[in-house]
Amino acid sequence: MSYSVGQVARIAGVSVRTLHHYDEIGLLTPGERSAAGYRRYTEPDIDRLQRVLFYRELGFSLEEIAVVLDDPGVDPLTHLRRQHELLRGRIGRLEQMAAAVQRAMEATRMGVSLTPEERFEVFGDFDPGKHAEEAEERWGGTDAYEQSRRRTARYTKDDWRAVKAEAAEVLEAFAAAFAEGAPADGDRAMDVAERHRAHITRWFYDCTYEIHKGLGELYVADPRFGAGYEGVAEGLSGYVRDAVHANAARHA
Amino acid sequence: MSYSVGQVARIAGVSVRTLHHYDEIGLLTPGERSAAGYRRYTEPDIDRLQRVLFYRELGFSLEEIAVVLDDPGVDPLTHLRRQHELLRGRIGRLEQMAAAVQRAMEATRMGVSLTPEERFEVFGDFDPGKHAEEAEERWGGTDAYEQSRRRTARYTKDDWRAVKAEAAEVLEAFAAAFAEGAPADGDRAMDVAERHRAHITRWFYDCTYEIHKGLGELYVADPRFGAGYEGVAEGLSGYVRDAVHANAARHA
DNA sequence: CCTGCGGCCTCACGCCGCGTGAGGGTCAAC
DNA sequence: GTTGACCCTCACGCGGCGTGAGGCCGCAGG
Repeated sequence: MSYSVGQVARIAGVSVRTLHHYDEIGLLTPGERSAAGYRRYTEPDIDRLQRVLFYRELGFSLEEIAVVLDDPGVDPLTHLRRQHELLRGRIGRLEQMAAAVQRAMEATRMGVSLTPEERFEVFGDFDPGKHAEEAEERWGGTDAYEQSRRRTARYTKDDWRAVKAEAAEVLEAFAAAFAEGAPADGDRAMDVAERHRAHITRWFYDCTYEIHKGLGELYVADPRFGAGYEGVAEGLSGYVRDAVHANAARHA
Repeated sequence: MSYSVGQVARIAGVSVRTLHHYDEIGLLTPGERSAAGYRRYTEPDIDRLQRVLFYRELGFSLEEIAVVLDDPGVDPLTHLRRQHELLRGRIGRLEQMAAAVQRAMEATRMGVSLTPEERFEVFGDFDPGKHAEEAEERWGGTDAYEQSRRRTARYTKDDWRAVKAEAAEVLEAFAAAFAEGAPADGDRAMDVAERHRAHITRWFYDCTYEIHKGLGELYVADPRFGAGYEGVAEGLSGYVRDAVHANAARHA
């Protein structure tokens, strides 16, 4: 009623070497050895192996596995429950990813290009769609601020330099389009507006078209915000607002 | 509009070293370098990185990833579709595992102990519950035979030795119980019958209680099958059949 | 202008989880 | 007693990075 390495390997679908390795590091030591020194695995060993492989499949390191398996107070049912939870977690994560991929497919089909951040949201923030939905549902004011604060807190000086450089690029592009008489609701101005939105989304918070329009209003209404534009050319803030609105309408 | 390693690392949630590594092996070479030799990642690079991480997450080796990404005829949408399929596959697998864990929980709660094979079925045969359901639904005759043939085809000589040794143990246990007058519907005989069933399940096919009862009948009806028992003791095959039936009733 | 500091660079060694021999013993079958 | 399938113990190697060491770039502040 005990099994040789080869048999266990075949049953469990692993290599003999793997079993040797687990023996070496003390993760799974066969209960017995034959007179000739052959490893003999007993039922409890098989049981343990199953658990080892399970946790391994879910990405645990062998050391971590040793810890959870040797943790006393190990009621088998507890293990099963834990495994079930872990699986549900992983499934949830993958479903998120699938949803994100689907959104990406739709976006591609519509010809919308994503910002880097949006692309990597596939991998989730552990705090999945829930937060995103909330942020969409609510009027995003304070939430955007919160998000911006969280993100920028971790920026380095180099990041800030990049932010400024990018912002300057956008500003210049607006100024150029304005100076050359490109219409605010033309493709050129709208493209710059889109770059502007991407810039904000990239570095600060998810800037929806709604929020973007709000910002546009702010530039003409509040001199503290509009100064950057008015300082470059008179009437530029109004031009930007119009371009932003046109761009939002284009993507609606 | 290009990013430094550190920025990309932070955006994508990987280490700088990882990006260096991908550059080293040619998996992701930044589109540009600054005058000072600094890596500068462009938008397409970011795009590629996203895909790299995606496939990595799903367990592909970096070399495999290079192959799928450099495969020409690479329409982005095709990638997304492929990713979606892969995700659905993984989700399916995990759901199977979750289901198996749940069954294991029920089994444990009922006090039934599983055979090694049953335990490792968590990891699936790629051909999930479908086959198992069919096998249950149909009258298992030919199906059991098919399963047995598939399994035994891969047995080694050592396995066969183990099979014989185990069968001999069971036979001896039956003979001993019989000789010592243990009743065929008593715990002792029924336990041996259960071991017999486990033996078959372990090495040949899923032996349900129904099938097991059928086998019991076979032992008394067909001398080719009963000979093994009758050769040890006259009337043993009948004893075995009764024990098997009693054991089946016990588990019903 | 120089100094500091954060970020970048290139080696280069190390760790984990095994794969893959090499060299040799064991044991049932013929 | 020979064959062949299986087992053993070293021991080296590989993939995918982590983790310094030692040094260059470049902006800010004094």
